[in-house]
Amino acid sequence: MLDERKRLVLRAVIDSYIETAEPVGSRTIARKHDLGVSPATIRNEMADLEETGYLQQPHVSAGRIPSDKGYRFYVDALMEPYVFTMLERQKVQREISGTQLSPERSLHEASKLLALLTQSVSLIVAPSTEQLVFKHVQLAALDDKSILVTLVLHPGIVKNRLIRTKRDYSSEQVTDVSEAINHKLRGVTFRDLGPTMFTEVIREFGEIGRALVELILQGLTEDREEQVYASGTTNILNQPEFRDMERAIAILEALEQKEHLLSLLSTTSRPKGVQVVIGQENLHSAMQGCSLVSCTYYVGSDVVGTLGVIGPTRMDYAKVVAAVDVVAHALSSMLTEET
Amino acid sequence: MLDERKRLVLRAVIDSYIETAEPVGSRTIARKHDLGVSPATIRNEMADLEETGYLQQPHVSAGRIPSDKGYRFYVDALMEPYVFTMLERQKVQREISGTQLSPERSLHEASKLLALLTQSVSLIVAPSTEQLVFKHVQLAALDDKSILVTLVLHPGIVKNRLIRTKRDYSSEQVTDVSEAINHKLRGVTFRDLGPTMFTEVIREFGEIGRALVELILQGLTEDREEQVYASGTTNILNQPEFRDMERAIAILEALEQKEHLLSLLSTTSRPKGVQVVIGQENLHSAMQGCSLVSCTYYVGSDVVGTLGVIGPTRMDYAKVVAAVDVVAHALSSMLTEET
DNA sequence: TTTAGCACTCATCGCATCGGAGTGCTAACA
DNA sequence: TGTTAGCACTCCGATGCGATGAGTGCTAAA
Repeated sequence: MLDERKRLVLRAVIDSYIETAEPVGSRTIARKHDLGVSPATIRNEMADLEETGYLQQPHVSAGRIPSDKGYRFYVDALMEPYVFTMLERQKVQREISGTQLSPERSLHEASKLLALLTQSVSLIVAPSTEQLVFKHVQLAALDDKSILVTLVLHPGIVKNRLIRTKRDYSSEQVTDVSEAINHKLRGVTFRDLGPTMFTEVIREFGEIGRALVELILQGLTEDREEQVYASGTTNILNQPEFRDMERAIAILEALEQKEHLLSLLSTTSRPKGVQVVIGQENLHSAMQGCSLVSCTYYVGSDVVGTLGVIGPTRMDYAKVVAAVDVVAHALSSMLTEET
Repeated sequence: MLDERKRLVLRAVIDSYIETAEPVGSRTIARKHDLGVSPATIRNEMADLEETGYLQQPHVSAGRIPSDKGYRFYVDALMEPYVFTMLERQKVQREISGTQLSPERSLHEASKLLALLTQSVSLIVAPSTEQLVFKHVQLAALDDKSILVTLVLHPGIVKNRLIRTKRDYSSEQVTDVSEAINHKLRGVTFRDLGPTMFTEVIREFGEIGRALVELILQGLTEDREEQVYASGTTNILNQPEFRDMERAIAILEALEQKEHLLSLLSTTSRPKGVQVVIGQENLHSAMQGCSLVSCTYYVGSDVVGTLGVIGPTRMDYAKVVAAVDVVAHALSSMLTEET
């Protein structure tokens, strides 16, 4: 592996590059970080680091910039973790839990806050309906043509679907069945929903029961698009790497493809804790030169969604990782407390 | 006013500038639009047009570009209206009315479609709750702490609010009052809602009635932010006038301020038909060099919202005006049919 | 092993040059 | 009187070039 001094040099290079976005030379490092050796020595080390693939050179007479491999090592082993003060944490918590916001609004706020903290693009995937626990299920016949399905899911998320149907059952029937279904479903998640419920309801209410249960299922299938909140997309334009219009357009367009983002974030959602995907490692082609820092969030002890930050590979990983972590925690505890 | 030939020249200049985004010279016009006169004559006319303020010159040896006044005249009197074919209209109608979409989804689709048609930023202000007719009002007690308020408004728009309250009335009471209120409100708009209803409900149900009515009113006060749909924001970056990063950032940030957009669009909503606001005439400072084309849309014969397009002053007004008109009509008829 | 010195490489900047597009003016023309 | 050809003039933008300077790799000495 890398000896101590190489690590110091690598860290210095990356720290400096993250800060300035300029290729960094041996002289700069010798001056700023006091390693007690001369620029020439550092040059040698940097040449080695380049050979082993941690650094690279835009052109022969420029300084070095980190490679993806360099960033990887930096994130995994080198960087100095950023810690938010207790005060800042509390502030985040307060902003998100805010004054009686609906969970959806809270997600939105969280997303905006994360964008603000990181000066990057933040993404939040809303809790997937499938993983949430039913709190209340209700069908109501509005008139001869339409039935309103209302689902209230555990942390206070409300879903509706207004369904058109030539109704051939009475308003009272609908209410009754609704009541029964509500009792069956309360406290269950969609995923855990075995065929038992179906058969029970059908046994009790016959064809109507079946029809209405199917309406509820319809109410659950939701359009993927609305599940991603993105904030701070313009922040990315302030990054020097996107001064070039072509790239800026490419990435902004990629960010509008919410399905892409969704798949990006949901495939990442397996492991615990904050995850970092760097550069080419995984991302969409338009996201050349970007990294993704993501983390899952919870209701109780169940993973229900993912949030993350997208920025240039040259992002302040320490700070972004910390911010993602803090916001994920705040969001989780907000959703969890919200009984 | 302007004589015939001046009009022709002005139109030629603006048409050409809209197409190419380059200052246009006398030679170009003489060549492209066959006016039967020499460049020199056109030069004279253009000099006159500049003097009267319809054209301007970026610098002395460049061609002319239209001034705001020029655009104004062009829009009001000069441009050749663009007409969509019946087929295109029907396509728009189909896309919007689509397969059983909720009205909110339809608005979203409409917005995306408008952005696509105009290659600009499109905005849609969602129907303001106040103007819509109640179709169904419902309160439901979920548990000891929360009451769910559900409003269904005329074209099938559903609003919810989950309200936390230490409840001191029974589930049945809530349902009863809810039922009564529903009867009172059905077919009424929020605006027409006199104090009569209050007093009646209170007379009948006393304090509980009052409390619940107030919950409904709470359910109506909605956060402004979510009322604007914007689409195609990145389109604007393809316009040559926004090749400059500073301006691009400025306008994108302005477009993220949804409240601003809202005020922009709602103040415009008075007159009938398509409205065009050009350049400096009205817009936000970051919108220097932009125009807004907007139009109201309807449910039945009631104005319920506004939609519009923002683009550079050098936009294809004919096409944009036509597109806004078509989409507004399609949207209106979709919302109206949706009984 | 470290470091000072040095030759070498390139990107960047400023500057001058030049071509071309377009104008306004004048004078001739219908 | 209105139109047009001709022409001098302006000024943007592209091109080329040399100077500058940051940074390197290599070599030789400590």
